[in-house]
Amino acid sequence: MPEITKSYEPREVERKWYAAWLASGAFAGRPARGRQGYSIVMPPPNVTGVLTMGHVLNNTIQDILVRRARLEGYSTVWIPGLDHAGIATQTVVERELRKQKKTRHDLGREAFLERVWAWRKEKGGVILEQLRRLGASCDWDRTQFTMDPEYSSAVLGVFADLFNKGRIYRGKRMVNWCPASLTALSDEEVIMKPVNGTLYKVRYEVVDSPGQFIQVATTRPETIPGDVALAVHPDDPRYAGLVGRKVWRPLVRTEIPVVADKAVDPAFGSGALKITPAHDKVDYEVGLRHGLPVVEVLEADGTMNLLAGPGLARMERFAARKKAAELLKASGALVGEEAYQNNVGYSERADVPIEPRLTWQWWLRYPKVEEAKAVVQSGQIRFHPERWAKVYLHWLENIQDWCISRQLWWGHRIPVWYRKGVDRDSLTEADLRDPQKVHVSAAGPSDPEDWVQEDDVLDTWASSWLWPLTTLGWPDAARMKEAGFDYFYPTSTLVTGPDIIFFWVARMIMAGLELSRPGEGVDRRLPFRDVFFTGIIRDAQGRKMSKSLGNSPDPLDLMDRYGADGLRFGIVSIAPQGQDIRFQEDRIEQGKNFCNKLWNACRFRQMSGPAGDNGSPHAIMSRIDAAKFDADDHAILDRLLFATREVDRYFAQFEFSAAAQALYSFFWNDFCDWYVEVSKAKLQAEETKATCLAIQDLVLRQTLLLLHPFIPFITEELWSLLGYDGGRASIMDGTLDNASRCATDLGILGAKPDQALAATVERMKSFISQARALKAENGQAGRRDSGFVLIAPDRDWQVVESNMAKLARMAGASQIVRAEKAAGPAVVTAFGTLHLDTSGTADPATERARLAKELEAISRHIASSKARLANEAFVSKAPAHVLEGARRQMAELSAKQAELTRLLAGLG
RNA sequence: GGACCCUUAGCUCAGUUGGUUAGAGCGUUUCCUUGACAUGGAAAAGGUCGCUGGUUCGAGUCCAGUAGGGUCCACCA
Repeated sequence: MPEITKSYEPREVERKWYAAWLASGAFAGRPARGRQGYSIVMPPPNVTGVLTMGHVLNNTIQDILVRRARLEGYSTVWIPGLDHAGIATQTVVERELRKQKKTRHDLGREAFLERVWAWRKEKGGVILEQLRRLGASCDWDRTQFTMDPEYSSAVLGVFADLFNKGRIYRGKRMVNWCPASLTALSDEEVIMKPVNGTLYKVRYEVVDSPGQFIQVATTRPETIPGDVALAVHPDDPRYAGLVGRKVWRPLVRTEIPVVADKAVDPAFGSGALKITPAHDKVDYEVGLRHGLPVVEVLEADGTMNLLAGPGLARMERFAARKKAAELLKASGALVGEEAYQNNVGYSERADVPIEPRLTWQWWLRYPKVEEAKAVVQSGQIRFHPERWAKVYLHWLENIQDWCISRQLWWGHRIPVWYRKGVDRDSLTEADLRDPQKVHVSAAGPSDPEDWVQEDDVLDTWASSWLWPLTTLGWPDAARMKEAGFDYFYPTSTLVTGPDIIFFWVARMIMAGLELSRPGEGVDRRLPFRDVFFTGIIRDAQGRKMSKSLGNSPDPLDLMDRYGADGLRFGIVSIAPQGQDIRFQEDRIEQGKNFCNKLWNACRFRQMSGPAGDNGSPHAIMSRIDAAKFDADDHAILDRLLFATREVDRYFAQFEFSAAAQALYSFFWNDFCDWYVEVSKAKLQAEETKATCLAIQDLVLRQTLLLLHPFIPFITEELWSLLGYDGGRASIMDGTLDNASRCATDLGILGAKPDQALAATVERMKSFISQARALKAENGQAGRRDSGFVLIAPDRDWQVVESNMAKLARMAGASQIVRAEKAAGPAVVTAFGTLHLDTSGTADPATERARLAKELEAISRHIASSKARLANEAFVSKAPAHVLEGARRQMAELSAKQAELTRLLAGLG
């Protein structure tokens, strides 16, 4: 067996094992008869993406779930992939083109798409390579891309299916238009931002009553040339006589009517509203109700057109706003302006204000909305933390049809063909469903020369909503069989961020319910059973991490410096369920330090004695002689079972950081700080050595299994170095038993931890702690040969005596002797009064102060204890165990108080 | 306007159905290179749990209110 080095060097270990895992096919997900399946689909990162801390957290958690399930005996699969990310990717390639002073139109659709594919091949998807570095145990052979031929065919097939079901239609409506990307966006892709602007007060002169004006307020004076009316509330007495009359539009001067509409809030401003149906959603609806014309004054790219009048035409919209204000001022129509903050919708991707714009688009009436609500309400799909269910349900309650078409080239081109010569914009709903005029299918028409295909592509989310289905081969029967659809669907757990509940989670649920297994029970059609929402990672100041702020650390750099395991352990341990995470690099360092601690504890084991048969837990147990157990042996096994049970529970509750911390504290405090230290004395004695080593092996073996999901590389390396593989290749072939199974196994061996004996270890720990403190206060902290005198009753002395070697070593004492009385600095311990031999060097004043301080604390505690016990209500109402505990504590405190008083008196 | 979250040690955070003296990591102070580990060990200082009231024998924990910070949804020009 190779010797374990002094410090852990992750780099080579990580590289070696990841290659070995890939070579052995350890991550391959295969249906296995007689075993339960466990499946996760990775939220596909954008093909343009690079690894961020968010990805690290998200994918580490998925890996933890999959690796744990694997150790628990499930047949697991974790399916990775990439999202083609329509706008994001197209933007990247267009930016490259712009450097060559070209636009996509210079290339044409086909050449441009070739260009995008070339980019994808050359630079896309680096993130998947980066995830390998992190240790992600994905089944890479199953990697999917949303533009793969099979995937595309599924997407188009679903479009045709939903079209045939009447759920998809084409309609001219107000949409969120992005003047930078030149496409429609869904409501979810619009971010409302408060913007400091100006509220302009403009007066419109009444045509038949010169000198009389109606004043309106607007933030967008450049749209005045598109005004087709003014509107007032029908019950507003101020304007009662004006409804039906005409006013002069102050820019591109013409007569427009005054209409009455309940959409107007009479309490806001002057109570009159300008109506610009082409450029405002509410105005459009008012226009429809009153049969008003639509006058577009803005082009798709956000510039003014000729209808805006000679003063504004061809200007960019924000410049036009200023110009319009100047023109109004010059004509006297502008009667005031004030600073004003209002909320403006911004394009999520391009970060420019969107324009409401009337265009033809494809829409989806969401399927299975009610069922999607029901499965979450009933708990058939469980959200963790649960509160996100409320957000989800609220969105579904108010759901609007989904605009699924995008005026882009990169994406799934909508599988609709119009018969040549047919004017698509004059098609009625009935025409749309007439196969003579419109063809809809994934394969396309058999006589393509007679048809013209729709130009638009689908919203990216209209492909990724099929992810859990299509990654498992759906809808192709042969591919489903190969991918194990029957076995792995529904998938087990989805791990994602709450920011895409609407974009992705809700839509996947609806898609799964509608498409997966029509006619079967709900629980067969769900895409997943649990959804775990991670927090958002913020910087130390609490800001979101973003490229533009440059406040996001590079995960690859962190892995270089702390190891992938250190990064994984660190990030998980600071990510409590449901809260945003404030990133602090020292926590990653802590992860690295923990790995080093684990490494060195195993090194100590290796140096302490030859390896016995470590091939299986039973082999290790057969080396244990339970008859030779002392309290520490009982205690460490008891703590091991406790930690195992805690981790079991935390996993059931999706509390990964709590699980990591439980393991951290068990391993560092219970095992390293105590058991390893007491082992040093036990290993000196031949009769206890073999059992002690076997217990170490048992604990380390189980600890490695428990930790493997969090820190896979180092646990694999140590598993191999210490020979726990029993001739098998990998820790992944090991079995992680749950706590009750472990307890049973120990019981069979006659090594069931004795709780009472384990409890004496707690007393020994505090005894040692007090002894060390006593030394530190008397300037002996560094000494290994202090002398102690203990005044103890027989029962307690027996405990000390039978653990003497360990206790003396731990206390740094040459000896602890028993006496009837003693002098010198002292402390009242659970085993009696312990005096430190200072050979008269101690300062009585310091000693007196210390004892007095302790006595005061004890007395305060006694007072509150006493008050409680004197309270009749407490005595009669508190449960028995609480009462019992309080009384026992009172007795202990009183004894200690008496002893402290005695010691103080002895000092004079 | 509606919904949700947070406020506990200098910092970042745990604290599970209410129950003995509220914890961790980092930071700080003092000490220690003893044969697993200085990426380490030992000891110590440090908190009226945002505030006010209520329920209870008992509240960091439950309820009501309030202040501050944050997120999402909907938006009136």
